[in-house]
Amino acid sequence: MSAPREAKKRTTRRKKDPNAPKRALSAYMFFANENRDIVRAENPGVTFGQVGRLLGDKWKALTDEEKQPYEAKHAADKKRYESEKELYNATKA
DNA sequence: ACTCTGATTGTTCGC
DNA sequence: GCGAACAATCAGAGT
Repeated sequence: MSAPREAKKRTTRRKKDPNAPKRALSAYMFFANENRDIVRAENPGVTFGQVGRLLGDKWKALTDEEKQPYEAKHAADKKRYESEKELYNATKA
């Protein structure tokens, strides 16, 4: 536990920081980017309800090796975020 | 010092 | 256009 996102109305949050250093995308984001093509291609007709859940299920189905390409993407994106962070504390200060 | 929560990221789909 | 499940995540804030 640590993040009980049960009824946490999380949707299009808002920025509270001065320059809002938006975080980096998650591995899931990259994964979804490629999966949306595959999953939907393999499951023609499945709506967000199905694909969405199926996607997450498959996501974990992958192993660290599978996630590697996605994690790598996230790592690259994270660096991008670092730039924001830098400018953030640089501007905010 | 340690912990936690909040904020954020992108997809799909329908209305 | 937005909201909502799906998952990750990271950093700052609070205790």
